[in-house]
Amino acid sequence: MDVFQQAVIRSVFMALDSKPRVRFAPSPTGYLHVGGARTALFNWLFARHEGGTFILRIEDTDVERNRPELVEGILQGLRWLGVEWDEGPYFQSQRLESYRAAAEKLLKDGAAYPCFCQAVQYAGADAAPEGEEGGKIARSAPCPCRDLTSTQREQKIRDGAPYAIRFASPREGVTQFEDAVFGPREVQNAEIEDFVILRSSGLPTYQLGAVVDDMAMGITHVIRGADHLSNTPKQVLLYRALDGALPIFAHVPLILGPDRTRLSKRHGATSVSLYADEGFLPEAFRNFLALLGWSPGSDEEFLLTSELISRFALSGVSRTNGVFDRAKLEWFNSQYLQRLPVGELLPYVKSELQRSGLWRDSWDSSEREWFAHTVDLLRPRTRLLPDFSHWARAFFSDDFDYDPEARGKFWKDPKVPDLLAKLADALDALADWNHDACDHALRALAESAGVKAGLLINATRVAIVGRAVA
RNA sequence: GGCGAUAUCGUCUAAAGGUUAGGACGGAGCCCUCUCAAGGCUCAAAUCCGGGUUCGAGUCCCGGUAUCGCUACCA
Repeated sequence: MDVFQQAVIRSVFMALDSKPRVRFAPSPTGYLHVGGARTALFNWLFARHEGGTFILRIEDTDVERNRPELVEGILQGLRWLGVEWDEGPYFQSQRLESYRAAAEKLLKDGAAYPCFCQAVQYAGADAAPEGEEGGKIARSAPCPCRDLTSTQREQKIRDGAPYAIRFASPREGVTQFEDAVFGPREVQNAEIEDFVILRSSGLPTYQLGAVVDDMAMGITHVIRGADHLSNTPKQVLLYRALDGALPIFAHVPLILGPDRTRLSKRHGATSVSLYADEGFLPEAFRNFLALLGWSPGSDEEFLLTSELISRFALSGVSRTNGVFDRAKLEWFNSQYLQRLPVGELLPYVKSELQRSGLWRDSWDSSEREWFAHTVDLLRPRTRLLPDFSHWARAFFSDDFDYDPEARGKFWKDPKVPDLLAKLADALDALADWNHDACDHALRALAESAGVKAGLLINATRVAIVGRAVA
């Protein structure tokens, strides 16, 4: 029994277990971008909702573009997002023999053939060839190798000619499948070209690698970006040729930039890690991402992870591409900054203050309560984590001569250092830590110094500060 | 060029053929307030266009348009 046959048996065995098995399969050609993160999130939410298994697989079969060092960044991005995998990561580069075995089987069955043509360089999406009469020529001619006799093939192989393996798509008939999001699909087989499944280097292409692995790993639901919708008929053909049971496909719409083109580097921040660095909370990012292309069917939008899990269903996934709206993401973040139990927020504030060098260990021990109260007081006015070390800096630092941008008349007022120094004491003395009580304390303090109290809270809002100094 | 998909406020979306087409972000305004936020209230803002089917269409069908995707020995 070869590796491929083992895989088939394994997939049949796994299909007996009714729990869904899903996977996220990024390729390490870049960082984890928001589109990939959303796909991963949907897979994860689905798995958690169904009590299934979420598998991580690294599709690293493109030696040219592959950057192994990027894998760790992708894993970190997923961890930050809170999307933890149950199996893997598996690496396709370590499973090469099973793809080769599958290709051999297809070759033997006559479902595939060796192609001795020169590999054509991808010319770009707009490379419409020009015909003599205004460009009406088919873009690529069918590969002639399909019609070679077996003696001709053997001869070429004996001569040492390099070859790729192409799938021999049926020339007639239709291929059908059901998509959980887009509904029933049907394409003419004549539209499906003889695509390469194994490169002349012996490495598999995406189509083969994905199908062989999804079969071997017992994947029951293939949830991925809608850019793969058009490729799915090819994969259905492969499943059939390999005697594999078809999974349920679910294609999720793409995420676009503000100009409605596919989100890419030129749209600025597309890497998940950038949002982590900017000071977004993972919970907020998750909530935002979940609602981009999925709706619970009701008006609720503030959904904690546990609610997302219990309400997630493929039937709520949209078919329309969506624009990534940063303003709404920021709104979600400010909501989570305010509504999260303060205890859950403190670790994030701590690491933010550590990052900016303001952290003091006593806030974790003897002054723990003071720290919690101060954060609680400050948080309605924050939008991003770094706000705690910028405009709220006066609450955590004795050094008032900081951020040059933040300097205004207020900071040049000789009364200020003394005032701020008294602030912690005043807040400390409060019996009741509600917002009103803090306001009262601030006002009393400010009045005695002849300064408007709002200034203290608005530490770095220069314009207001400037006009309001008594 | 070929094939396919999609189409509701600027954006994310709701409305299992029957609602004054709802909510949220963003925008405008008011309230609260010694500031800035948060919070509360109000306003502006959409069914791509054209034909059908139906008593009745955002919803079903057909055409057009636009957008996106695939059309690589990328994934």
